[in-house]
Amino acid sequence: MKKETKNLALKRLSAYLSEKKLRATSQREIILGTFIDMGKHTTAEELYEALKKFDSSIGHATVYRALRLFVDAEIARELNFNDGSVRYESIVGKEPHDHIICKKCGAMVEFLDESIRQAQDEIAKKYGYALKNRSHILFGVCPKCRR
Amino acid sequence: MKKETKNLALKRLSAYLSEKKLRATSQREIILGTFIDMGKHTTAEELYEALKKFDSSIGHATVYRALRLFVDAEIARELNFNDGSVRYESIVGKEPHDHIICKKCGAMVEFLDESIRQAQDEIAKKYGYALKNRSHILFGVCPKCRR
DNA sequence: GTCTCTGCAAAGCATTTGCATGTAC
DNA sequence: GTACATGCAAATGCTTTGCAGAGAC
Repeated sequence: MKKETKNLALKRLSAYLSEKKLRATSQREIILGTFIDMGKHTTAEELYEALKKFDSSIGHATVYRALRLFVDAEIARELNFNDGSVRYESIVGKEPHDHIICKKCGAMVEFLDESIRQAQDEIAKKYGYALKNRSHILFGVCPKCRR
Repeated sequence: MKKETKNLALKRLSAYLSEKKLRATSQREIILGTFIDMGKHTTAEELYEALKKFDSSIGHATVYRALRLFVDAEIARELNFNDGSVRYESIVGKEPHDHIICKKCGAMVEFLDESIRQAQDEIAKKYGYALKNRSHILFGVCPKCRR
């Protein structure tokens, strides 16, 4: 299942690369594979560290450039949890969703609320905007930390 | 009306300062007054530049520290439009609201949707979180830029 | 007088950029 | 062979911090 996600992501990458006449490099494949393996909400720095473990030759800049590429290719999306660095999450084979995060311990829940999505669509329509991304993050204190 | 907002903000600041046994300094007053005057979605850097115009002695760090103070005092809130720096907005005498922003030109509309607020409350309740902040920003292409 | 606040400059991060070299096509 | 991609190191931009002196209470 993780394997399938990875294949799907790689397929999407190569489709995007050939569509845009960009080059398929081993780095891009390796970075994408590692990114998918890591699970979610990854920092460029965290991904760079993970990559170093089995291919120490991949540079800092390449990781940053690859992540931007993945966003353009609609393989990943940016998340900003206001913790100092941008995080990336794979959107391959995933339901759209939002996040609620504990301000104390960082515990996070993903949720999907259809009524919110619809309201967002209506708002965009009302103001004549073509909706591209939705950044919706709730901050609170989780049950454990409330005790 | 702007005057009243400013007075309200200053009052809230001094209440917070005495509650927390912190000191009322002229810098804090000046920074708050200028912040309110500037209107909304201000960067620390922008505020610093504005301040330099009539009091060149206020330092960088003081502006950053003051803005954090205003957030703690519930005079301002942080906004992250993913444009590289944190923005601050006064919440004194204002309805709660969210933003929809044009990815091309930056045009921005504020909106308030009660159904979204309620859905957020329900989600927080469902997962047992005590809701503290809501970060909800939509990105799209505005009517002008779509033409 | 004490303790906090300020201004300055330096430090700290995350991210981007310039450039020479490498490599996909 | 010709772009485009990469790695490196330097640069950039935002924000924080350490510290000595200034100011509030």
